[in-house]
Amino acid sequence: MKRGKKTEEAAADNDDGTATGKKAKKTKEPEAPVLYDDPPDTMTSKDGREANMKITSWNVDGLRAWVKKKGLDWVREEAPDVLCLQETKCAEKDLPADITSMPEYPHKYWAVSAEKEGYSGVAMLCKTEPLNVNYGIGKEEHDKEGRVITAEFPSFYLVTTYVPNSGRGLVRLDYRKTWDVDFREYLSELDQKKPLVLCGDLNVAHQEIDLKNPKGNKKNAGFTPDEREGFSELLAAGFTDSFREIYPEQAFAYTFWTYMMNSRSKNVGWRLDYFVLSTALLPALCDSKIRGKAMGSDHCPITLHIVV
Amino acid sequence: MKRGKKTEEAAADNDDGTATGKKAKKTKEPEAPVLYDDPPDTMTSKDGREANMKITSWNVDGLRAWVKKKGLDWVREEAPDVLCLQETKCAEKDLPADITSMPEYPHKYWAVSAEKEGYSGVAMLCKTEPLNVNYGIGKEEHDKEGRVITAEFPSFYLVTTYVPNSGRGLVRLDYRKTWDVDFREYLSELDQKKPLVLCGDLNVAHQEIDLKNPKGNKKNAGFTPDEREGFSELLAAGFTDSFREIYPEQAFAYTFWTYMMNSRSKNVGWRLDYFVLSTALLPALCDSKIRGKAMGSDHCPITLHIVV
DNA sequence: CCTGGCATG
DNA sequence: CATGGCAGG
Repeated sequence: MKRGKKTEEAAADNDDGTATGKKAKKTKEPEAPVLYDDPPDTMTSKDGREANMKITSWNVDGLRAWVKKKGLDWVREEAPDVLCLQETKCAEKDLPADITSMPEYPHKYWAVSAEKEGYSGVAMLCKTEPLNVNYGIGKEEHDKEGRVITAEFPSFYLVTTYVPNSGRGLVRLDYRKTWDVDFREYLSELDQKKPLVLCGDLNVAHQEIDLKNPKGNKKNAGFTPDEREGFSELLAAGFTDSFREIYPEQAFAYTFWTYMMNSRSKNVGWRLDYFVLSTALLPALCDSKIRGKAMGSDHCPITLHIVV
Repeated sequence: MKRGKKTEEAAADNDDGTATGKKAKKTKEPEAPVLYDDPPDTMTSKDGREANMKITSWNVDGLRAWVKKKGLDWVREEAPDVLCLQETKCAEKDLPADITSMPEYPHKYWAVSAEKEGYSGVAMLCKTEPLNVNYGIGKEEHDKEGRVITAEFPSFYLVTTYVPNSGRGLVRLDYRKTWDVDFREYLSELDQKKPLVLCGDLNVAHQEIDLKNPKGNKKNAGFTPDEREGFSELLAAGFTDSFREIYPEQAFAYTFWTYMMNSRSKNVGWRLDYFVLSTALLPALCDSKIRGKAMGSDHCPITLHIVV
């Protein structure tokens, strides 16, 4: 046997890797899963100002299926000022009327993959019209897959992204590394003009605390040293992981669970979705939430409260 | 406009072609659909012998989906001695345990497409073991798609087939014509040894009475002059369409309805599934039934009662 | 284990 | 408008 089948699956599916362990016991005890309960929203900043902007980000894993699964009902409950979606996998002409006609969000922006139909794609829906909106990061090689929308608001930029997955067997890790460099550069330049909020599926769990099974996943997409360092370098460039800022020790807080092996019910997950803030916006931060109960995708939504 | 869109759809989907008519009215009146109610089974032959063999044939359009839709429950009710299935679209290793473990049919035979996975495929399940079983018709070019199983019983051969569809735009009509010739030759040779029963999806509606909209479908797969003549020539070679033999004037009796446009609820269908008998077996024929209420596929099952 | 696309019917 | 296979995750 060249390679254990379980290992293949772990590599393939961002599995927890438990069964891969060399000294795995015959009888695996079904430990009670440690769940995470997001605490109530804090609506004021440290310096006592009231939050006046609510942003939600959700990797919907196929917008059409997500709409069918009543994702928009949850959105209407949550009622964010801006809704950012990733992995829409939908050409503009195929968008369900349920979402294109949503009166709560008169300003809607769609980025789609130019080459592959039904692949990647991000969206931004706004209650108020941004001053400017643009697509991509200004580099040909990165702007063909509908991965970035940037909206300019009076006091900040909002960037939403779906970062390229490094793939099974890390087939696309090299590309990912160039993306990480170029994307960081894009953000740094933007940040020099106005502070920014970056949100979306960054396709990396930063530290061991950010996924259930760090040990088994060091060679898997989303937890390789390269990807983790990429994120560290982003933070070093003057940005902050808002959730970790507020909850520095909170374990078991994930935003993604593979559909396989009942991972979600066992809370075998990854924190892949983030609100990353320019340092200048830290005083404006009120709360960074994980809406772990919202169903409709293999990711859950996250919500940010800020003062703008 | 080169070609009306409706025409494309009719060509594509074996539609009724009504909307294609040049003098189609603006307001299409929703005529009450003429349904067909299969009369009670006749269990004796003309010469007064009791039926002692029951054969059911069903194009299941994907065996796995059909099993999920409880097709086997219907089979257990019907309880034929032999069950013939077409379009199984399933490799032997992927067969659901529900069917492979069925104790009622200890003798099971599977023919699958050698090239394309999940394409074509026929099966035969028998309560009693045939004397011999073989696959294909003995011609390389026709035997790669899992389309024929022949079982030898003491007094007759049972052949089940899934005849090649001529395809949208009749892209495969030429191939179909060579198939028709070679398959007829195969059956004629078999017939010289022992009489035979041929059953399955012959992918042709023989006469205008055999489909709802003959006018609109003369250029569509399943009702071209070539395919119809192919069937006529088969009958001329010494075989009989058992259903038409017993019910010579019965219209609206179909075995297939496209999933599109609610065809089944409107009984806009085609008779594509047949029991064709060697002339020598005509005295043994008791009844040839269409089980139009059985759901689980875009075809319904048909059942033959004979004396063997 | 899910998505969306595709070929096929 | 269904099926199954496929790439992608």
